[in-house]
Amino acid sequence: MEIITAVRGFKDILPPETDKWRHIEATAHQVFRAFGYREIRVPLLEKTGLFSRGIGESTDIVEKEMYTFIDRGEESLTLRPEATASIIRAYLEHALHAAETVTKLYTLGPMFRRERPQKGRYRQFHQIDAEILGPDDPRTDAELILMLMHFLKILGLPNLNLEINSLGCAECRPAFREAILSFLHGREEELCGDCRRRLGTNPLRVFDCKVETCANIISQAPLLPAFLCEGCREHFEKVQASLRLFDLPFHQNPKMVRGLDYYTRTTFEVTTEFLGAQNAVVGGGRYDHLVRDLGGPDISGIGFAIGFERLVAMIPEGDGDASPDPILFIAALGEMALRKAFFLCNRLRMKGIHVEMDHAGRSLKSQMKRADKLKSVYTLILGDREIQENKAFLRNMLASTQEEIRLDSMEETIMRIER
RNA sequence: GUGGGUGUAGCUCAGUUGGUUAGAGUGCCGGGUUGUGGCCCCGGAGGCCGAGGGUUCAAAUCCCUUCACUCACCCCA
Repeated sequence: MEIITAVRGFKDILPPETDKWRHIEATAHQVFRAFGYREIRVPLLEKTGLFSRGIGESTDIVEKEMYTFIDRGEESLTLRPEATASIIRAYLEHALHAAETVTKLYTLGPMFRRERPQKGRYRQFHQIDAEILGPDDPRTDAELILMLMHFLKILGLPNLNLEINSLGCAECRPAFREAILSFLHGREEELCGDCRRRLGTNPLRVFDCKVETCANIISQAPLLPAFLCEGCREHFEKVQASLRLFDLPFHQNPKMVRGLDYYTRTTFEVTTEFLGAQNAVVGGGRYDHLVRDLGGPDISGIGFAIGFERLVAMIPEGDGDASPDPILFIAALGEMALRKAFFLCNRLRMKGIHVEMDHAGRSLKSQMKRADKLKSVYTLILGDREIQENKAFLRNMLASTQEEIRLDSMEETIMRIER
């Protein structure tokens, strides 16, 4: 019979990989809490409308990459492709905005997009997501970015680039959009097929094109900063000024546009050369009207999403939780010894000590081999013979020495050794 | 959705111009010591050569289909 395999694009995360995951999660909890964020856990499944309204009808995510299905022939539901929309939904549904003027939330967990899998990108992937809802002053932006970079630094990630930009607001962005359109007008023939399509959907994304001719053309185009209104320019300046207070290198990248419709003003991205084509580790930005667009008051927000798998891929091997090597392995010889060993082994475990044994009644040699393989610090050698005499041998596996110990005080001896 | 690459033992991979019972390393199990690990030596188990079809006296090898994995594109964290 054939085994049933995981769904395409869905991955098992096995040990010891899970140690890394726990390490990253623990670090996130610790760092984010210090910056005053509280954890929120939102459902993986939402009404489809939440995302089409939040992310934007014409984005690729909504158009072709969502895991959407009709629930019992009634309602269209979608596995969340990102967390921000859900967080804002919960923020509004529970009227958190009425309870406080600043809400700092984070969450971590799986997201779903129905794309062709490739390196660092699966259909179920994971993100760490943080949002600040309420204030729109530039120090908020700087604080969020600062926390993000601090988090990445603590994880020890190498060669990261922080790029920031301002996309302007409803006042100034349309003018820029028009400028780009008129700049490209008449040159459609020179652009690649994708870019011609982009002209109709999101002309700003021509900046992202990797085709050389497109890149050449767009390099002559006017840039966004020149079109920022006074308010946006000032905001952006202040964000940068706040960042400069810290030892935190960043690059202003006027060509960085983002894929989601809701971003306004500050946007940022953290990239690395380590990950092939999937070079972005984090993306984020300000969304001044998303809360309003989702039916709430006109409250602004800013947030980021970290690609968990990409983080994992960059963390050095062995940089995780302490390895689960046992303190003690009990090698038992004989039926009586096996029974005694089983009892001792589990009693010590209940006291929090990691003890292993083998129940199969193998030779001492093979049990020693197993103890060695498990990297057990000590091995207790316990045969029927020793039980008669109320003793056992405690072997130090590193020093290759062993001593005789009394069996009835064995638990105390082990407890003492363990410290 | 589009294009390229790869599918042989648990894992990493050999396998000549098609030619006997398909190999290595590693891992696993056992032995070399009446009850003592690592190093070393010996033995064993483990493969429908991704699946289906075709060509041929003969297919892991050639052809077609399909599936999976993988890299890239679109897009995105």
